Amino acid sequence: MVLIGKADRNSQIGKVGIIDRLFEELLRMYGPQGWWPLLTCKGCNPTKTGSSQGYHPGDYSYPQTDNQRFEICVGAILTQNTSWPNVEKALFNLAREGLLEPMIMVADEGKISQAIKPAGYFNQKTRKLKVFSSFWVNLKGNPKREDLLSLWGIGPETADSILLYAFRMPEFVVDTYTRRILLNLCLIEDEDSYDDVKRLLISGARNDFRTYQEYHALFVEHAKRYYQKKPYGKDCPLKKLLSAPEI
DNA sequence: TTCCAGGCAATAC
DNA sequence: GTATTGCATGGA
Repeated sequence: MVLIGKADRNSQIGKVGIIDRLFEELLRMYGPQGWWPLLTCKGCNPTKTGSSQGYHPGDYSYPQTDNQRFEICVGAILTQNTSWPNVEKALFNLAREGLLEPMIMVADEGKISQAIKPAGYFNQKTRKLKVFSSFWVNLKGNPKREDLLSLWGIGPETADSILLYAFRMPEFVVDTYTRRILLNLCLIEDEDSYDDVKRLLISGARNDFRTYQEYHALFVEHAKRYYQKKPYGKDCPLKKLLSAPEI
C-alpha cells in the first residue's frame, strides 16, 4: 500500500512517484487513446468524441505518409487556443479545396483563410501555415526543436506536438489541460515555466514517444471530463489517489 | 449572455 | 524584464 501525502508532494522524488501513479491510473481509466486524430486513417475508431474519423488506439504506426505528417502539423497550428471540432471543420475544408498540401499552402492565401475560418484567428493562422509550409518544403529529415521555435507562429507546445505526433520524437507536450490538472493536484505552481512542467512529466514516464503520446492524450481526455468547467477538478477521481491510501 | 477552447506574438508598463 | 492585450469562430 502506498500512501501519498502532502509531504511527498513537496519533494521532487515524491512528485515523480505521483506522476508515475497518475499515468497508471489514467491508462486504467480510459485505455489507450491513440492520438493524433487523422482525416485519413484506415481502421480508425469512428465513435471517438471530437474526431472526424476517430483515433487509432493502440496503433502507433501513424503517420504513415508524408501527407498525414503534414496534416498533423497543420492541425497542431490550427488548434492553438481552439477546440478540436472547429479545427476539424477547417481541415475538412482544406482537404476539400486540395489545400492540405505544402506546395499549395505556399501559393494561395485568400482560399486558405476562407477554408480555415471555423478554426478562428484565420488571418494569423493563414500566415502561420504559410511560414510553416515554407519551412516544410526545405526540410530534410526530422526538424530540430529550436528550428521550429524560430518560426513565426510556432511556440513550445506546437513545436512539441509536431515533434511528438508528426515525427514520433520523445517530446512531452504540455498544454492548458495538463497544467490545469497538475495545478489542481498541487503538483506544480502557477508560475512554473513550460519547461519546468515538461521536466516533471518526463521524469515520471518512460523515455519513449508512444508513452509520451499516450499520456498527453490521456491528460486531455481526463481534462475534458473534469476540468472544462469551473470549479476545475470538481469530482476529479485523481484527487482521491493523491490524498488517500490505495484500496 | 458569458465563458471557454489541445497558444502565440505584439505591445504596455 | 513581466503583465496585458489582440487575434476570431463556434459550442456549451
